[in-house]
Amino acid sequence: MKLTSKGRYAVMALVDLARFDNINPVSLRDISLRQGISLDYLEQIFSKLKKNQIVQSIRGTQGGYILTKKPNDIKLTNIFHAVDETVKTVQCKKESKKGCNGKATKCVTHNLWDELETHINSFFEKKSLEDLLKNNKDQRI
Amino acid sequence: MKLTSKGRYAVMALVDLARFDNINPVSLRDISLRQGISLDYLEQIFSKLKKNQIVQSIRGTQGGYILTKKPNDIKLTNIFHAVDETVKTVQCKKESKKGCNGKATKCVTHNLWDELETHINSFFEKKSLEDLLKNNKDQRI
DNA sequence: ACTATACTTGACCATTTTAGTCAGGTATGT
DNA sequence: ACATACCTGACTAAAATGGTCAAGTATAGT
Repeated sequence: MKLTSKGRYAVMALVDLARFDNINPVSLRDISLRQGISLDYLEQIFSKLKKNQIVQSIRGTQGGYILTKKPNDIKLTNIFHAVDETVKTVQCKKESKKGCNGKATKCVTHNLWDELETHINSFFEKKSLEDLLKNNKDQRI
Repeated sequence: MKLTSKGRYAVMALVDLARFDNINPVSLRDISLRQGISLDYLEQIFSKLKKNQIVQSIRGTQGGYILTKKPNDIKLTNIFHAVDETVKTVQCKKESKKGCNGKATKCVTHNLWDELETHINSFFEKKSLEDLLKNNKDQRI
């Protein structure tokens, strides 16, 4: 199962972006400085966010990134999915197509991880960038 | 975040154990053969399960392991906890005690992982070995 | 046209974790 | 005594993580 700092950085960066993109696009350099995340690493992350139509890029001086949707329409599940933070667990060996570990039948945990994935996604589908913004409105980021 | 095959193996092995410990203790060798899990690896896993009072060991010929509780009283959260499959996510850098990444205030994701952990645990606290046994009663393991 | 800014891409790498293996032990029933 | 089976710790190949580094391309402002 993967849920690491790449996903955390993506969320932090997008919240930062959502707070500052009122007028102008926000550069990764600014986000890097404010959030304390390596610029080179941010570029990797935003490349994926762009491919998944979560952000849009504007090149050149005064360029940067802007959100493609309203913060309320960007759920955390979209963000995690974009940066490959899949809540996908270690699968059974798929040597035979119907069984696990070379057995004829499914193992007892075969469906368990699927249920878990559904359960976790239901958590992240409810949470949007907007929610995180509200929670931190009084705080300085 | 960690949730890997160690936890999956532990669950598979314990379900196997629960099915066969009616009269005699079950040897790891049998579990290893039935479930297709390395014996050496199983020994590591059961060492932890024993430390956490989930199983009891009986040495010598005809020895093996038995459950310390009824399958219905062994929740998956207990099992995962025993084998260090903590649903613990990547923490913020704790350089300063109150802030994240050296900032003065908490980052926006600071409480998010805690909420997630609670959410996942609620899933595993409901599931017991008994539940898994029922779901697979008709199947051959 | 030049230049600084900022996005874009791909290769590379040190460290840590994972998923085991290996080599010895110790206890006990027959 | 001896086979079985638990017990323990050291070791390791491969993968994932969390980045860095280098070399671009596009654009706004002067």
